[in-house]
Amino acid sequence: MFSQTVEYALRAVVHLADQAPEPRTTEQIAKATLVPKAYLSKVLQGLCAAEIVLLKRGIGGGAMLAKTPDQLTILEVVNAVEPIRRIRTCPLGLVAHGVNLCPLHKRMDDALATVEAAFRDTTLAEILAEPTGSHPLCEVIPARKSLPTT
Amino acid sequence: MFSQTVEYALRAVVHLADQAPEPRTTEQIAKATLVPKAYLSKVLQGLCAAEIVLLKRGIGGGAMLAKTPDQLTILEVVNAVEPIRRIRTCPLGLVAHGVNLCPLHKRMDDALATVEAAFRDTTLAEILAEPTGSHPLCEVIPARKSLPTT
DNA sequence: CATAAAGTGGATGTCAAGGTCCACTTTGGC
DNA sequence: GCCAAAGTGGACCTTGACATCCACTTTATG
Repeated sequence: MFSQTVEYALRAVVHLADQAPEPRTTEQIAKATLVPKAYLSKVLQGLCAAEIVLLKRGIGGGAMLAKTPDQLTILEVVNAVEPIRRIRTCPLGLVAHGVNLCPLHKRMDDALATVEAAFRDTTLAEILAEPTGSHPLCEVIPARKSLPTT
Repeated sequence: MFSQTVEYALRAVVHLADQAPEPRTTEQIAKATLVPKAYLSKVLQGLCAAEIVLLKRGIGGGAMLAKTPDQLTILEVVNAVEPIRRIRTCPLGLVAHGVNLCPLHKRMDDALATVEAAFRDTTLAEILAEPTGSHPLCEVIPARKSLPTT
């Protein structure tokens, strides 16, 4: 339902939000999010083009969020990578009703709309703040205080 | 978001429901739903394997629904073709929390759950009954009464 | 029982998504 | 100004989704 690339992009962005405003190198993000480094690099380029993240070259460079976590929604990230394609006109191409979707496609689009809305309502900050037992990326929660930075 | 195959399967099933309980040949369905005939044939085989439709060979054969339209939900059709994959365990494969999803994946799964629920709540009969201006498959609504069975 | 109308199964083709590599460029620090 | 740490761009590979084709099987009917 959600592409692998979307999953990767979200992981990366969540990680960046978690570390904000410090920049993180592609390698660091890759390690933390378990995303293949070379591919992550491409994903980050996409996010950079969409002005979700900033990329800086050279020593001390890396990626960082272009906004603060409370100003960035998951929807923006998803749409930057692989936009949610709402059904706006009849997929059969029948011009008959213009924008009037038939009941089938209306329902499919409603489903998309719901997802879109849920994503638009969720900021990165909210994800970080979640009072859940699990830390954002399913990283093991620091068991006793601190543990070696594996 | 929804694969092309899911779209095709739904169109076919809606068409069959619309014509129920008469069988329709692959060719007839293909014409009505604008799905490539050869591919539709494969899709129908999948639906047949999932016992959504019955396929009958030979003269007078074709496809027909295995249930009545009010007993068949879109979810069943979708799941037969390309199951909605809920996120049940951490996509990073970190066993740390077992079934406890982190906030990010929890939200993604919530979105999937919403879609799943919406689809489970919609029967084919409901789609046909919809008091919308548009006929199920965006076919032009019979303008005056009856029109030639193209 | 021959025939034509159907679906079946499998080989094949095409393309985009996901993923990898590497030579190159940029940049901060000594 | 050199070097090492970073990202960049492009070539390339693999796989699965979508799609087509065709020889074959099943079956209703005259």
